[in-house]
Amino acid sequence: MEYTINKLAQLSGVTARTLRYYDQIGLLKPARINSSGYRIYGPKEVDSLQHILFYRELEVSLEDIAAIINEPGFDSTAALKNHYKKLQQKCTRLEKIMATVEKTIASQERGIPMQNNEKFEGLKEKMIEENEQKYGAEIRKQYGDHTIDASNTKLRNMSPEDYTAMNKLGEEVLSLLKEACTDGDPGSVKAQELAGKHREWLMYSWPDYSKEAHAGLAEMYVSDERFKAYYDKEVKGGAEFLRDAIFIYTGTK
Amino acid sequence: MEYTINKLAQLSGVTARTLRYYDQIGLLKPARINSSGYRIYGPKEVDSLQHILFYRELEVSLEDIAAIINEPGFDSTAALKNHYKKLQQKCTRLEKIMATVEKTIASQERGIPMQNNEKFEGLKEKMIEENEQKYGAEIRKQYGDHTIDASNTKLRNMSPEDYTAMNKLGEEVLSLLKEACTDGDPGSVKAQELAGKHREWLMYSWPDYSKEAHAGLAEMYVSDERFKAYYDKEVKGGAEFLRDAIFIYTGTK
DNA sequence: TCTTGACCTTCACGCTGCGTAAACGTTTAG
DNA sequence: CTAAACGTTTACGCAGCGTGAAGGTCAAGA
Repeated sequence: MEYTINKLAQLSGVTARTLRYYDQIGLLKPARINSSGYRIYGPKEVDSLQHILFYRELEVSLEDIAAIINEPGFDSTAALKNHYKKLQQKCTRLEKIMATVEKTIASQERGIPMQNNEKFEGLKEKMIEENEQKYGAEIRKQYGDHTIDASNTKLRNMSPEDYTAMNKLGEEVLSLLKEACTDGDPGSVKAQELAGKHREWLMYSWPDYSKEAHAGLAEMYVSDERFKAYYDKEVKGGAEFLRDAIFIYTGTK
Repeated sequence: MEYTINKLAQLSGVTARTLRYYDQIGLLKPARINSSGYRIYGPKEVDSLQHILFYRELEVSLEDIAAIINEPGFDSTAALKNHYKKLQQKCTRLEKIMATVEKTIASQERGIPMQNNEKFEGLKEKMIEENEQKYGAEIRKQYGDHTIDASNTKLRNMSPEDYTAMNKLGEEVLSLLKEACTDGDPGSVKAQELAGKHREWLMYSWPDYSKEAHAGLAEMYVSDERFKAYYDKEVKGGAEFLRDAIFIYTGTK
């Protein structure tokens, strides 16, 4: 099945302008351009657009979406399962807001008093969830994936080739850390290469990557004793150095 | 209870910048400014902010929110009941998307084939809901409110003063229509005054106003036989004229 | 064959809802 | 008395498109 831009727009519910924009920023390129310059989309692009829209539904920025789905180790099934969870959370949040609306109605109709902080229950959760839960629980989960039961993860949904590639990357990260750390400058070319490799390494087990989560994990490399010990035993001050390099890499304050 | 800007920000979960912006565009002015120029918010503003955030949750533009809550006939309880419904719809939509995610997982894991249009179920509904349901079912409901059981509506949640004021406005609309229609120019000053009055009249029974819904209703004034008959019997071509005037008023193509 | 209308293209400017930084005054706690 | 925390205005920046304008392409009917 091949689609011109408006056909795909109609199928998916977005506008043609949106598809052109996605092409422009490199998020979704058409399968080919025909002799008159028309964009032609194939089945692969349809599936890709579906994934994009799922991420967009979860308010992931287009830049991050591009980074996620273009990464070589991208596991679409794992991502879908993650979507499901996130959508459930969104639903729960909406239900909380609905409860707040109901309470507010009751307070207006029957004069039941309402505390000021009750008035924003559910509405506030966005901030809280985005920070604490996204960079708390999730990273803690990733922590588990990477260290404690890394062997478990590999067995679950990674091909043997990917697994060896990931291990190789992990070793590269460590050796790069040793080299770069002696210079002492986390902004150096070598240190930034280190941060890049670290990101690549993460992508193998992270269903979605974001700068914020990356920086959040880096923060934990110093604050969590177990992490700190792991990187510090490789080279003195390794954890701090890696964190600072990642902060610069991700553009964190 | 009085709040400085950061206190209110913390209470409600928005940033201080957001509150300043809302002040700037006239959406939410502080109760007063103290001697050092600080913004001081009171209990009224807290409630107002809550309403604003409910509307924002439903993706209503800030401009429209301002128009809605500043309108004299604004019935906050009716609005809250409307929010509840809309939030339920949002939840339903999320559940549809979750079902689509599940289907996609199944098609990937167990090779169950999936039609291309199935892949966007739920994701598309946004457009459809915004158009058909918002300007279809809702307007149809308003139709009922205004014509068939207008007497019922008044008894439910309108004060007698408001009701008489609304009726007076309704008569003004009709007489203005007669006057303006003879000129034949829906862009004339008189015709635009007519459209403005018509909007005011609507506001009495609409929990929320938007240009799009107004234009959608105008469309129906011509396409729906019963509406057309009502306005045409007042003056020949009245329905078309009113529609065109409203289209110009709302800036519809 | 010609034309009409639907569809495609590339600029390019505009909009909303803030984030973010700069430069500066005010209040409060130690 | 001073530093930190909090407040102010001004102003530029950004994502994710909407919305023309100005023009090429294609299918169908006259």
